[in-house]
Amino acid sequence: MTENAAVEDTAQDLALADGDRLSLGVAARLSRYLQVLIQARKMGKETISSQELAEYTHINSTQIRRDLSGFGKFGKRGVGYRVDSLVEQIRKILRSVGQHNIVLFGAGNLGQAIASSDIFADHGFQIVAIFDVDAKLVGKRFGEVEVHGVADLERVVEEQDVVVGVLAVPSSSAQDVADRLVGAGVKIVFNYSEQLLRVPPDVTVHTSSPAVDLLYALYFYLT
Amino acid sequence: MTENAAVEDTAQDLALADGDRLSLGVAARLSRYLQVLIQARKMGKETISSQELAEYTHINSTQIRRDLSGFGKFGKRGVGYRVDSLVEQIRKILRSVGQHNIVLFGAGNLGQAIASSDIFADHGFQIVAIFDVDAKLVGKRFGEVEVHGVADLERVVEEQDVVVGVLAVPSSSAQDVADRLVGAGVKIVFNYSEQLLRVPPDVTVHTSSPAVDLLYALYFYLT
DNA sequence: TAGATTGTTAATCGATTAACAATC
DNA sequence: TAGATTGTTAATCGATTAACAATC
Repeated sequence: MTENAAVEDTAQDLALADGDRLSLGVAARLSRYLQVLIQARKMGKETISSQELAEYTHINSTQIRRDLSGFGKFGKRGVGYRVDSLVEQIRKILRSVGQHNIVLFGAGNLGQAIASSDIFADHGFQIVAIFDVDAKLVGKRFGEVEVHGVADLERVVEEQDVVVGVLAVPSSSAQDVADRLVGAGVKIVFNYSEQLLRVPPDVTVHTSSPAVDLLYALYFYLT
Repeated sequence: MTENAAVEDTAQDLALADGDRLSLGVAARLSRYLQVLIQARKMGKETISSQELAEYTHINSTQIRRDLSGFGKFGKRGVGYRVDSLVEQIRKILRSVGQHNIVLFGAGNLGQAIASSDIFADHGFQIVAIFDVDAKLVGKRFGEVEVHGVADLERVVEEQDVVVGVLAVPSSSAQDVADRLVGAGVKIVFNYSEQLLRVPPDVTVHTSSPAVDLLYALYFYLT
């Protein structure tokens, strides 16, 4: 009995423990399931099978069932998973229940496209302000959000408890803007430029790289 | 001798064989090294160590040296890797030497931002045409590229040997445009909308998902 | 020479997959 | 009942890491 219990206490089970972080891989995969689930919910889908999730995420269906069953019995045999409740469960696991305030820097074409879209709002990220150095843009609204002058940055970040800053500026000014965001207290920088950014160790940079994703896809097409 | 040879013929070595595909993981990591290297080259950097690459990619430095040494001895002990030659080596491995023609669908804010940036050109992807359903936009130029009417799509894809289509359109029209691209012969669809796309099995969809990347980064910030 | 960094080994850990009983 | 799909096992494979000799 005791022996069995010990043997069965695998890494999978450890993911359940409150004090433990998910592994990088599990967290990344859960995030992708969530993306598909939220979109499926929008389309009015009520249940989804691990096989369907596999088609959209390119993750093996056994892997998906395994990931999910590590946290509870969310599915119904012969039926699949309820989209609604699975969204909630994964949100709980990823601690992304509720809203997170973010700021957007850069109100050019890219900034406007981001502000006008649902891509962040659908996942619980609310853009509380756009910043731009161009005084002509200050006061304008894109989507629901107003463009502020750079002088407001520190105040907004503090008052609205902003942890994430999104950079939609040219490569040439990306480092300066990142420094400013970090100075204001932002801990996660999402970089849409190509610039390699230097930040303190307690700050995370994520650089968007569509061309890299394409290279990768192309390799498997060519071979 | 024979025994040793067999034992040493590991998965790592197999990556070298001409006929064999890279594993998904290796191809993904090589693509990321390439992204950093190209940017480092732009900044005038001549050599780079595995440690520096690790800082920018969040990939363990031993893993990087291991990945690279599987294909040859590219580095110099005590010095690092020459940025120039490593770019060329990885391009050879990923078979991304030379140019690839791509088309962009959608000339709104996002499409304009993409067309005006270097993000694709820097990695050897040339945007040969932008398409839009809005007749008022046809004939305009963004970056170096002209906006075409949708009627030209099939001809351009065939004449310019286009394999990749980038979708910068609203979710509501994404599936229709994807169908049209696939019909014209495109094999890789890069989807900037949130729409889940259905495509034939020989076509690959890659959906950009900044919010998912943020969720993931935020999880590790919160824990 | 002294310091730095690669290339490689060896050990561990997590991911992947097929298969199938359980059960809706 | 019959069909579908989960939850789980067991086996394999690839990723990860520390450590260090080789060598620039």
